[in-house]
Amino acid sequence: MGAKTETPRERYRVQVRAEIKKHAWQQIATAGASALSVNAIAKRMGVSGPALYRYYASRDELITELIKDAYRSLADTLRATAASGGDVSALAHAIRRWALADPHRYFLIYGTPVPGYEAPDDTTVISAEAMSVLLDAFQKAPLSPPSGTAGIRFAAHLQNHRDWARGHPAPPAVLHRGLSFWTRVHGILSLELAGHFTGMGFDPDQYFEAEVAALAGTDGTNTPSV
Amino acid sequence: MGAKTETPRERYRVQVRAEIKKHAWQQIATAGASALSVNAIAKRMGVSGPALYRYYASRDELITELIKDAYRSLADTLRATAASGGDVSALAHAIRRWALADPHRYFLIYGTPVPGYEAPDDTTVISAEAMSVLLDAFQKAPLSPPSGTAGIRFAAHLQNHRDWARGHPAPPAVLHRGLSFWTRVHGILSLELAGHFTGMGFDPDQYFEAEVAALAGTDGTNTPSV
DNA sequence: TGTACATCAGTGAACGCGCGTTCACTGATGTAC
DNA sequence: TGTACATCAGTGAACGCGCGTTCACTGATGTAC
Repeated sequence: MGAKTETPRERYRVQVRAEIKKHAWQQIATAGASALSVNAIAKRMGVSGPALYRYYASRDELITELIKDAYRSLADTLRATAASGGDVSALAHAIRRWALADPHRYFLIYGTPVPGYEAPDDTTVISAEAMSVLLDAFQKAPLSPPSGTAGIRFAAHLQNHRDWARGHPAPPAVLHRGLSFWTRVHGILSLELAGHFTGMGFDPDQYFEAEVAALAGTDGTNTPSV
Repeated sequence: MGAKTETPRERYRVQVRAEIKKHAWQQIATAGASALSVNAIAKRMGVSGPALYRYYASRDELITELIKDAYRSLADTLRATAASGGDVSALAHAIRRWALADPHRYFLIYGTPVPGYEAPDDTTVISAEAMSVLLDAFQKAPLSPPSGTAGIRFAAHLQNHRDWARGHPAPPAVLHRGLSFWTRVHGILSLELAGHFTGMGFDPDQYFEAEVAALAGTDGTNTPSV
C-alpha cells in the first residue's frame, strides 16, 4: 500500500510535515508538551501561523502524531536492543537511555496527561509493541514462578485478563514479570526525570543498576521476586 | 511562635487565603495544575482578579503553597497510618488511597514538572517527611539483607550518600528498601493515574496488592528482593 | 511546445479568548486620642 | 463615646501578551489538451 507514484506535491507535503514535527520536538524538548504552540512553530519556520493548517488539521492532531512517533521510537529502540542479543537488563538500560535522551518526550507519553487532550485508540496499539519485545525477553530468561498468595492470585487473574499482551503466548508468570518490570522501571524514571533524585545524594546510575539486577534476576540470586 | 493576639484583620486574611486555596484545589482537581488561573479563582469567588494579589504575591507563590500542602497532606496520612499500627503494606495502600482521592494533587508533586516553575528548597524538606515515616516502618519489618553484587554495591554506596534520609538512623539495607518501595509504588501509581492501565484488562487493585506483598515481604516468602 | 485551467501553498487580517500583573482609586474597617 | 486619621480590602481600567482557528484572497505550481 501507500503511494505508488509520488507526485512532487505529495513529496513536498511529506517533507513539510516532517519539518513541522522537527520543530515541534525541539519545542517540546525545551519547554514540554503543554508549551507546544502552532504559532510558535510557524514563526520558527519563517512562515505564518495559519500556513501550518495545510499540514495538520489542529494542534491536537499534531500532538497525536508526536505521541505515536514517541511510542514508535521507544519500540524501535527496544527491538534494536533485543535484535542485537540484549537481555532484560539491557532492555531496561535502553529504556533509561531513551528517556534521558529527551525527558520531555518521555513525559509526553508517560507523564501527566495533557489536559484536554484525549489519545485516540490506535496509540495504545503502538504502545503495546514495546511490551511485546519485553515479554519475548522475559520468556527467554530463567525465572522462578511467583510465590506468595498475592502473587499466585494475581498470576491466576492474568490468565483471564491478558488483553494488553495482544495475543502474546507468554504464560502468566512471564506476563506478571513483564508488567512488574514495566512499572518498576517507570517508577524510577518518572521520579528521576522529574528531578526528585537531585538533592537526595545518591547516584541514580547505581540505584538503577541495583534495581534492574534485582528485577532481571541477574543479581546472582536467581530468585527474583515477582 | 505565631501570632500572640490575632487581630480580626489577620484572622480574615488567613480565612481568605484558605478560601483561595480551596478554590485552587477544586480547579486543579478538575483540569490539573497547568490550568490553574488566578483570574478563574477570583471569578469563582465572586471577586475581581487583582483582589487576590492582596493574598498571594503571584501565581507561583500560590502554587508553591499548594505543593507544600500536598506534601504535608501525604506525610500526615502516612503518619496517621503508622500511628495506628500500620505496617509497610498498610502504608503502601494509604499512599495509593491518597493518590486516587485526587490524582491531580498527586501529579502536582510527582508528575511532570510544571513548566517554568521552580520549587523552593524547603519543599524538599517537607517531602522528606513522608520518607521518614516509611523508613521507620521498614526498620520494624523483618528483612533479608540485599543480595547480589549490584545490591551490595548500592548498599555500600548508600552508607555515604544518605542525605535524603535526613539523619534517620536506619542502616543501608533499610534505606535501600525504603527507596525501592518508594520508586515501585510510584511506578504503579504514575502509570495507573495517567490511565495507562485502562484498556489493559487486568485489575489494578489486584496488581497493586501483589506488588506490595512482594516488596513488603508479606507474601509468605520472607525473602523480598531489594 | 504553448496555452487555459485547476490545484493548492501560503498570506494577512480578523475573531474571540484568556492570561498574569500594575496602578490609581474608592470605601469600609480598625485605631488613637 | 465621639471624632480624626491610618490602614487596607477590593475595584475597574489598562497593558502587553499569546493562543487556536477561520476566512477571503494572491500567486505559484502542476495538469490537460
